[in-house]
Amino acid sequence: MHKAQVTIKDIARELGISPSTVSKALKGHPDISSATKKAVKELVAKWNYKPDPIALSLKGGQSKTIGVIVPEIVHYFFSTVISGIEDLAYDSGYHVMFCQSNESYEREVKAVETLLSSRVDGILVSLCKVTRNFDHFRNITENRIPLVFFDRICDEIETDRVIVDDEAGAFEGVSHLIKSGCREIIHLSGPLNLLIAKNRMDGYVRALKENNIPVREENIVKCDTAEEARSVVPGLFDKTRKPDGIFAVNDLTAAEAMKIVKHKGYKVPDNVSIVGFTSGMISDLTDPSLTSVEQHGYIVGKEAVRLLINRIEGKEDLPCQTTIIKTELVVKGSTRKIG
Amino acid sequence: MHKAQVTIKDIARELGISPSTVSKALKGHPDISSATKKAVKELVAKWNYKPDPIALSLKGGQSKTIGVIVPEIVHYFFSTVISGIEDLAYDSGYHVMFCQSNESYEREVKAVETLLSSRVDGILVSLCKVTRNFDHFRNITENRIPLVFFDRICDEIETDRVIVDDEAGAFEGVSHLIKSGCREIIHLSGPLNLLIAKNRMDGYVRALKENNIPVREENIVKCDTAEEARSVVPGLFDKTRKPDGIFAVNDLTAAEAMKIVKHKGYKVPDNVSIVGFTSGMISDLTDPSLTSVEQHGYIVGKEAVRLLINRIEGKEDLPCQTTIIKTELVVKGSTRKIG
DNA sequence: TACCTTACCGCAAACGTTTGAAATGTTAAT
DNA sequence: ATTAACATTTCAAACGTTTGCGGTAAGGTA
Repeated sequence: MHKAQVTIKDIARELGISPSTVSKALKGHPDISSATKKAVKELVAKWNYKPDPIALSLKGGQSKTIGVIVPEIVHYFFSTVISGIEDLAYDSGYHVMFCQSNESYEREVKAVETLLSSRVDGILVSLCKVTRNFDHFRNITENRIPLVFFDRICDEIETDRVIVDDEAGAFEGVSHLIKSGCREIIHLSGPLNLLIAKNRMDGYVRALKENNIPVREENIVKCDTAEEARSVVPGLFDKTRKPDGIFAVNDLTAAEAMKIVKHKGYKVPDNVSIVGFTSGMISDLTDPSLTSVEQHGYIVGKEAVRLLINRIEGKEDLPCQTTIIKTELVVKGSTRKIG
Repeated sequence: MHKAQVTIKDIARELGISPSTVSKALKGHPDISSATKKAVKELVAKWNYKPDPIALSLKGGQSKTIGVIVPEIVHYFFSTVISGIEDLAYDSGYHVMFCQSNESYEREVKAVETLLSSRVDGILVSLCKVTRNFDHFRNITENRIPLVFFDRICDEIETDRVIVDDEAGAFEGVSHLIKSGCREIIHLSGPLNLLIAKNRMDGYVRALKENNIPVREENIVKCDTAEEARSVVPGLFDKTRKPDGIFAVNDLTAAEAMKIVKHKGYKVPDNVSIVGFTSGMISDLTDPSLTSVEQHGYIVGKEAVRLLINRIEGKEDLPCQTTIIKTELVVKGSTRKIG
């Protein structure tokens, strides 16, 4: 093997035929005699010829690559989504190119540029927390590149979307707290410019209302990281009204809150019950293990890819659609048994 | 914008010049008059022309893409490595294509095929646990594609490598346990066909020996997942000889072991001290937080990319080199204070 | 006038592949 | 013998870009 890659020309030269004959033979074109086809296929197998995807792309105008922008790969939810994306994309003959925005608006913009200049056939995005201007995404749609948002979606741009049923999931989680006896439930919330954060809060509020529990402003606290929990949670237990339940916008925050609560001397779940959101690896690490709302990230990823590829290969212009993935409450040790 | 992408031809047609002139103008070729250069650059800016990377690749024979194969993205260590890979790769003008082997040999082989047929310029690999045949990697080097192993390396193939100083890290972790008073230390080990597992065990053994503590066969147990911990760890405390320390091959196993130990009624760190390996997010979630050996995954990723790109762009054929990243013991709450 | 510079620009080939059209060769029907 | 019909193969253009070389016009020199 002195040469990097075998090309169709090498095959042609060896067989004393033209490159186009080789190409057609490989495609089973009816013009080509079966003798020639056989000879070509044998040599192709022997020399392990593989068509150059770059030349294919140049010709076909498609890169067979999809771009993905996620906030941070280290988060369990996003890594499961990525697994789903990967699996279906590769099975469908597409490659995947990842970019992390690292929760930074500038990096998100740069990621869009990178992906666009890579000529990806479509883009999958989950917004970063601080994004409030969406021009970089309009840039994508103006270039007629299909775009699908998942989880942290943008409702200012008309695209396909895949979301988790955050409102229902939150409702179910908080309802479970209520059924188990909690009456003073704290909600550790995300930034409300993110729809997922708003929807989870809405589910929290609805669960309280449907159970005739007053919704108190001071029980809804912006707190969606472990660091924030360390500065915010201790204060919540210094008032006269003692919380007996916590519903956190994600597992990491819930886990940190649990540690703080325990160190304050409360028993989990007996004095304070806790429900998180995501139900990943983290929920088994806490002690007790964390009751949490499973988001089915793998399915989210697969569905997002399915929509995107449909759009990429779609002949007709369907109206944009939004797929809602059902959540599932996974009850573990951080909430009391319901008698 | 009726057209998907502006090409150099569009620019040329609009300006009434030839495509080659446009190309040269953009490259600052001395043949081109400054007036033409100016006109071209203005229109390029106005129309937001970006050269097509696919055409560039066809011409230049390079895809400016590197492939990465990791066992599982969900593991904190690997996601930090990927962050490092991404950051440096993009800064160096390379794209990144990920494949997960999911700890499956077949998927690892398939990932290599995928990457090779994508004509990546180089490949970064961390082996999956069960791989014992390395022919698919030989395939890479035979095609003259640079290959760099990181963390879970393969010593049967001559390549650049980036490893963590597992032996020294383990030595330091176990020494810390000993200094804090532990004498009966369990090692929860990985599969010994992985060098990292063997090296960590070697560090454990050396620490015991240098402190004149007998090394007992029965104290070294294959156990590197949470599931395995649940079936293995309880048995370790049913003997007459009670362990007072645990050194686990990774944080996940350490965290699960901690839960089990606590539920058996032991205090951590007072009765049993625990040291993990990786020191990621997990180490802050356990209660108490987990003393662990930091692996600096981000640096591992950057270094691996640096070596790979050097090799891709390298004029001369340097001998293969192995970079060793120093570990760092991060002392938290699962071990007793020393002194 | 004849020749040479200089400055600028376009042509064409190349990268690997596909594909409709054209060319070649063969056979059979007129 | 001419031609139609067919089978098989090759040609050439195209995708977007780069680049060595050739070309042209303007001006300068002898």
